[in-house]
Amino acid sequence: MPLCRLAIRSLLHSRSSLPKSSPTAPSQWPRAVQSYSTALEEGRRDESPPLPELDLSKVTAESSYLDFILGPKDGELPTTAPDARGQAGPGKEVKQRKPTAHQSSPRRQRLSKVPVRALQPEQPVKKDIRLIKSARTNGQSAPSRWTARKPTAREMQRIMCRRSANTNVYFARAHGRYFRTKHVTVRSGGILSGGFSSTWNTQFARIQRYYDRGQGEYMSSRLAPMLHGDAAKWAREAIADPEDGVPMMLGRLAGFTSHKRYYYWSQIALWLMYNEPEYMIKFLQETHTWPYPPVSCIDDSLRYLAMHFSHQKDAEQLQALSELFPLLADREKGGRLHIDGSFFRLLMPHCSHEQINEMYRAVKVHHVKVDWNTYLHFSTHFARSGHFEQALDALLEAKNADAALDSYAFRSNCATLLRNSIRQPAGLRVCMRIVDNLVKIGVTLNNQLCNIVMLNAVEAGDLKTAFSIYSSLVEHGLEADSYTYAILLKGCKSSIDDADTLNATIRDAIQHVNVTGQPVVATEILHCLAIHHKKHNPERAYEILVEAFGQLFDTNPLQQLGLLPSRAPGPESASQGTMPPSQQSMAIMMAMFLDHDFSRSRSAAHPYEVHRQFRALVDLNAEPFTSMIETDHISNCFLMTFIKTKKGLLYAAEVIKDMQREPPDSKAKQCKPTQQSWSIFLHGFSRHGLMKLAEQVLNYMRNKGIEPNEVTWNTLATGYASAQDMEGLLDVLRRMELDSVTWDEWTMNGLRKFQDQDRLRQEFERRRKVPQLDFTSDIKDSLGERLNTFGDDARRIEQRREDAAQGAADSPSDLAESGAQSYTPFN
DNA sequence: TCGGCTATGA
Repeated sequence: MPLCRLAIRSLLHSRSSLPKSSPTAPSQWPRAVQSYSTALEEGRRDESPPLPELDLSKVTAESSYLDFILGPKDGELPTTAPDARGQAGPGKEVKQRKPTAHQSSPRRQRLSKVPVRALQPEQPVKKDIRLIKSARTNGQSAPSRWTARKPTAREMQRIMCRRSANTNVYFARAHGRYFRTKHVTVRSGGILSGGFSSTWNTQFARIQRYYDRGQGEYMSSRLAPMLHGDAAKWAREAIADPEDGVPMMLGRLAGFTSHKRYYYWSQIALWLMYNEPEYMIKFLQETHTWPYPPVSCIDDSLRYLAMHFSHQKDAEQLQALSELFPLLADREKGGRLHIDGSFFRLLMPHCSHEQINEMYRAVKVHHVKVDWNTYLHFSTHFARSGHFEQALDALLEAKNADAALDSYAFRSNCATLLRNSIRQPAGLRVCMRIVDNLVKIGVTLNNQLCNIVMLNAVEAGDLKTAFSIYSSLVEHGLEADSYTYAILLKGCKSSIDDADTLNATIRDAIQHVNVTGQPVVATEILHCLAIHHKKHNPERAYEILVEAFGQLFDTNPLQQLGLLPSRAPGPESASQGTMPPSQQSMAIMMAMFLDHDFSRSRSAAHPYEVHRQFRALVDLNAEPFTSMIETDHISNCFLMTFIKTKKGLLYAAEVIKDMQREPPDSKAKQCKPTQQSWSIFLHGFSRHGLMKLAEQVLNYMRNKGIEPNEVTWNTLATGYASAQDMEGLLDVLRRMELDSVTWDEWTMNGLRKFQDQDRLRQEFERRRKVPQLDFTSDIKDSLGERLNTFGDDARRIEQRREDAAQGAADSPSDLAESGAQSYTPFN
């Protein structure tokens, strides 16, 4: 009984009882979405006025991002920068702040003296950054550094902060405007204040604004920081003098007391970031001495520089930044850096593995505060670059940093790690070891992770393992999904003779997933049937395939192409598939049809007619045909069919021609002939002994920027060998050597086609006596000499190429031989 | 984070 009948029968009986694949249930949503919706509900319960609605339509190029976020009614927010005149003399601020920090007066009094001030003297002092009281109040005097924590939702309402859409950034109201701050600072001891941070934050927000991506758009402008005149002057002076600039600046800074020094440090830093970011790296490096600049300023600066340089696509500076980071992270007792994930995410693509590794080491050694997501970024990098020990290490760090093991991000990382492990030598064993480690950490293997391990096993050719994972997956109550079956079916292809396994797998797939709604699984079934029956049942293979196809997919496209036998549909056609066929399944059917022996059946369309029809449908923008031209698959199928006969070479040339021109009004982009396409085309000429034309094809493909590969070369060599053209054969072998293509099994078999093996051997002997022919000698030494030795040959090759090229233009005799009158395959 | 179609031969 034909294999597909069995399978398809069971499909018919079980279809109604198939479990419907349920749409994504809310419980399966990523955690972030869940917490977001929880937050929304909390927000609703809150009595406080609702946040302004976000209306994308109101965003225009002119309107400021902040105004948009906050709504115009939220305050008389000027769209222009506040008057620089109004900016308070920052020096005064420091003076005012000082007593506040050290007073132990009651809280109320302290609050009133918070040194964030109105800028215009005529305006009443606003309560600019309202202070949050930390939950933890102890009586200790204020320590000298700031700590930060996120405010609660309620606190956020109170201080009128707004959280930006996608970053841990708050908007604090100050100076009558909203400004971006990295965090609302909560000082240890329960004292809260803007103080130093306020100045920094406000000014930093002005330069940072441009890179603040909310709603996926960059803000239209950034604002110059408003700085103390001296600071800007010094910075300018320092830059103007590359030799003594930095020592001069350092000397000036050193002359101040610590408060003032930090103040000027921050002013210079802001100026540099705005005007000379490249210089800022140097500045950070040079000022990294005890007592260190404030941690939060370093955090901000690093983040700003990373964003700036990545926006400028300045890889060099990004690398410099990555080398600066380990230095800055080492602060002894100067507080730990707190870096968010975006810093590393922006840097990593431009850094070498060593640089990334150094950053990772710095994070670990100097206890830089990072989110567990950051560890996952590192882990992903290590996994992709094949450093599995480190990848696992980073994964472990993430876990220690309280990563949720069942979160999407964590699992995704495990998946990357597992999937990439197969690219290692002995990949499957590496993969299994990683599985062991993950389980030890406490990760539970879910469906997806099992699928990946199965896929790895399949790719390693270990079907036994793949199937045993499958059965234990079922035993453990996990549900095999469409991926699982697609992977298993892919495995079946490597032992396609095993009809029992194939049959059982198809049956299982039909039973457990709705194959009529899963194009990939359906395509895999189709492909398995195609390979199996082509081998074991060649006469009826196409017929069987048509039947299977009809039960899975909509057969209209097949009819449009003229691929269906004209006989009336049988009684079984009651169970027609309705899925629009995928390009892959169409390609399978078309390849199968084209592979069919047509000499017997008169009713079937000629491959050339199918091709014509196909192109016509493409021109009509009919799917799935149109999107099929975006890859070379189907064109290559046609090519392979056409080159079988000498006459078909004309058709093949037509295919190549079609591939090189863009069809009119097509929605899809035509794929140009690839290395593979050209190789097939070349094979067409070489197999029919038309070596001159084959050489032409080689010329043409190279002119189009496609270089031959070992398949192309072997094809050419086999062609010359079959044509008993020793001269040509040796010539190809020499060109292969120049191209550093090594001989393989195909080359050897090709050479056997040359009948006069003795002569060939003699020729090899003769050439072997030339010492430079020795392949094993040091390439560096021999290459130049080899080129000299083959100078004559190289010249002959050139001559031959020219001949071939000329042949294209003015020797139609070869072309006439293939039946062409006006032979212009190339554009 | 996981899955589908194409090339050289006896």
